[in-house]
Amino acid sequence: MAGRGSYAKGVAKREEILERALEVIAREGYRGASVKELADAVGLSQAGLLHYFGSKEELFTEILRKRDEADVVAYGPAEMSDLDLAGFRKTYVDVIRHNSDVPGLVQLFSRMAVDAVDPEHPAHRYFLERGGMFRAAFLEMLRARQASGEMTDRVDAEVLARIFQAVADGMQVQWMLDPSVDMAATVDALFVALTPAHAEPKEPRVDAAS
Amino acid sequence: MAGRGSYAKGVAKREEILERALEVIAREGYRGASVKELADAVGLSQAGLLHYFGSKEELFTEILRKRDEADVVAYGPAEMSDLDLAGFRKTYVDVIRHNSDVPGLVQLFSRMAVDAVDPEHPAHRYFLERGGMFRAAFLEMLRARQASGEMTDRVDAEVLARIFQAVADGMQVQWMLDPSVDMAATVDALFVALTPAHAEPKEPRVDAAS
DNA sequence: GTCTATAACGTGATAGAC
DNA sequence: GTCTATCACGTTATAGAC
Repeated sequence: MAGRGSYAKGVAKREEILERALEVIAREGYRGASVKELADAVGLSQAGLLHYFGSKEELFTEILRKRDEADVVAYGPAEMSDLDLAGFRKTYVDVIRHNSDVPGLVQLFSRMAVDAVDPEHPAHRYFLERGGMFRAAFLEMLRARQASGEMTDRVDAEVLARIFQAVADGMQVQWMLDPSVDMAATVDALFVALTPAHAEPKEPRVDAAS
Repeated sequence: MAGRGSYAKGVAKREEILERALEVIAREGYRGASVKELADAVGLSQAGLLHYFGSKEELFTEILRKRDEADVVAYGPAEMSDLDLAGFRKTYVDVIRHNSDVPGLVQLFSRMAVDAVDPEHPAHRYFLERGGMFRAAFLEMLRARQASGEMTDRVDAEVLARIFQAVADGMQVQWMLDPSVDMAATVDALFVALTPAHAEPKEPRVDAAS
């Protein structure tokens, strides 16, 4: 695992920087943050910080990766493997609800998603892969639930997965624009809206949430 | 209508600039465009362009407004007033399909939407108002269709309207990241997915579209 | 109303000392 | 590995001539 001593230490420092950056952005927000700002926040000079990451864009891409990692740790691989509809749904909505507590990260994510549209952007691959994994996780669950009749089968599961992804991303923007909007409740409502009328007849009706 | 001659002319010139800017961005794309770039494209100096719009941000906000105006002209107030589900749906999906032909505008819109999250941003109000109008148009239609049984009533119409908006915005990002994604088909599928099973039994099933 | 010229600034990146 | 110092650049905005 460890190469030369200095190598392992450098990696550890990188991780430490990313964790600290995550905290800072989550707490203090991301307002088009510059490398300098972030360097100050993590207690390094601008040059010192860029020593570990080749460029600004790569640095912020790594921050997003680290954040995903932290979310997996916090909410478990449950989201990935829980094929029970109620369990999957609850875990997923919990993750989204948690996002309300870290506006800076939501802002960073949304901003980067738009920037990374350029195929040359260092985060381009990250977003392609992340989107693919997001939809793969949903796909598995959706197929099983379509088979059991708990999810509409009027639309192919692949398309439904894209819709879930779009709602998650789109609701983040709506929430940032107007923080009184309840992202989690709206995403939760999507599960209800896609449940066939004959399934789970006890499901309460969802009313306006914002 | 016309005040002093110079005033009316100034307004006319403004409109001309915006129309030209719209063409240029639609055709040549928007890659974080600077005022200078756009000034060159519309045949003015940077200072000349900023003479008509106070600042860069106000300029781009006006471009978005002009674009909405052009869309209303092209697709009519039909979208707003057509309470027939099939008609509304077709018009709306046509607008989205048209977006595939103007990637630069989609990019500008998405970028601005994230920037405008800041309450101080000149486009903040624009996005609040536009979102409100979008949802108001859907709300009217959704309520009518819920009453007629053509749209699920398991979720409140206001929440459904937010979901439609989120899917439109979110699919734009997915499409920009991977242009092989079919935004229009996915949005269209959302209408199908939210149709109760007992309504319109002839509706064909929607398969993977990307 | 439109231009040229430039101010004033912030940025990311790099060179080089330690 | 980390710093200081600085470079080289692009940006928006503005002043002032015409």
